[in-house]
Amino acid sequence: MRNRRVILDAALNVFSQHGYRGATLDQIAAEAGLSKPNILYYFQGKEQIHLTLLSQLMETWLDPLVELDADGDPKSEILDYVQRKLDMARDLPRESRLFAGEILQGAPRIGPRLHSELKPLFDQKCAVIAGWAKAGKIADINPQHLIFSIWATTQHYADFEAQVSVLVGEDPDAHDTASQHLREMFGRMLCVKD
Amino acid sequence: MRNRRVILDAALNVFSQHGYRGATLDQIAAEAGLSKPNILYYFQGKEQIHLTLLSQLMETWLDPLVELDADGDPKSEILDYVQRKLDMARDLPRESRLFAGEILQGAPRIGPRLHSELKPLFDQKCAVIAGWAKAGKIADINPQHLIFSIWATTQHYADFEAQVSVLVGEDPDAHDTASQHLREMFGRMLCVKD
DNA sequence: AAAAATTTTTACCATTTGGTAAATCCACGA
DNA sequence: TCGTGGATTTACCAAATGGTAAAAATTTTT
Repeated sequence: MRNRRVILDAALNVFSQHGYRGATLDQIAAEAGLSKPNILYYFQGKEQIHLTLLSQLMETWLDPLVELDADGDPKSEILDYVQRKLDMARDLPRESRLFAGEILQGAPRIGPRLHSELKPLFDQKCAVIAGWAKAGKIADINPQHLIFSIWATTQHYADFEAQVSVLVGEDPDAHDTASQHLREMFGRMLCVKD
Repeated sequence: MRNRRVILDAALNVFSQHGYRGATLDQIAAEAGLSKPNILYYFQGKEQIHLTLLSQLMETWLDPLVELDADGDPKSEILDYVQRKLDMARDLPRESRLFAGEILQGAPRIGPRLHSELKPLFDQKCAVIAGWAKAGKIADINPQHLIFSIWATTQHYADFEAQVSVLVGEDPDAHDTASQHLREMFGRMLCVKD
């Protein structure tokens, strides 16, 4: 069904902008160009739409981290991961904000999936990074907090866009500037000293 | 009036947890132990309560950056700023989330104050940092994005606490670990090479 | 103690919102 | 052409929600 996708796209607009409770079915319906009951023909209810979006998002969201390859060159693997996350913040800002809003409110709907999907992947990749550190291929940093820092800095550009745009204006190559900055920062972070 | 503070504290709980639209006056009233009309005796409406919170928060929020001293030692000034922001995320997580929620939704209510209060301060401190960089006292980094990175990484621990706690568990000295990590990261970032 | 001012409660109200029932429309095969 | 099944709309509804009017209670002032 094509209308399902239309509805999900409209819902993504509305949910990412107003949050779960702030979004109304009427808004979503208007955005989708459909009537409210027609939307409820395709989805059981508001919560199911939201949950569907979050579920689909989960895969996309984890993908860049999945690609982090234990057998690749440590430093460029991490820097490439940073780049992928930053690109994603640029290309999928609505998704980023939807996710941020959910976590901000205590992950009431996606909490279980953080345990079942995110955590195992996170632990696995932390182990990979810890291995690199132990082998002396990168600096001896805390893998968990390194990943947090990558998430925080990259998603910041999508989630806090309203603030960023006030402070730096509408720079056409803001993305490249940010990319360069993060490359520099995490590059230095990973360099083995001495 | 003492009740004003009670109401604002209750509202901070509710708004930070559910967002503006997700919060109801009934919830705030229950949390404050007052009746709904009684709350509307002290505040003109829901929006005014929210706006009052954001206004008061603005000062607190900008304070750590105000303290960044152009005449101090560059590196320790910045590292101390990171520490102050991180401490604030620990001590005032509700405020951090309230602010994050507002920005996430496009700063519909605090937007003007970002221009009038945050931007001038931001520009001023960017100039200070740029001066340090030009004088060779710290590495030649982009001040704007440095500050963004500091905000993002420190506030991450408050705003995404639901995710962090899933991934690292309930570590009693998680704060110190995070502090150490950020010190390391930004310390390396600022080191003048060669 | 009486009057005045402030605070709190009771009883509402209009609107919004998520959701439903049932009628209607529309393609398409028999 | 008629029927059939999916898609869409019309007309609702009950609950929740932000807010108000006015009375009652309480405190303060005279």
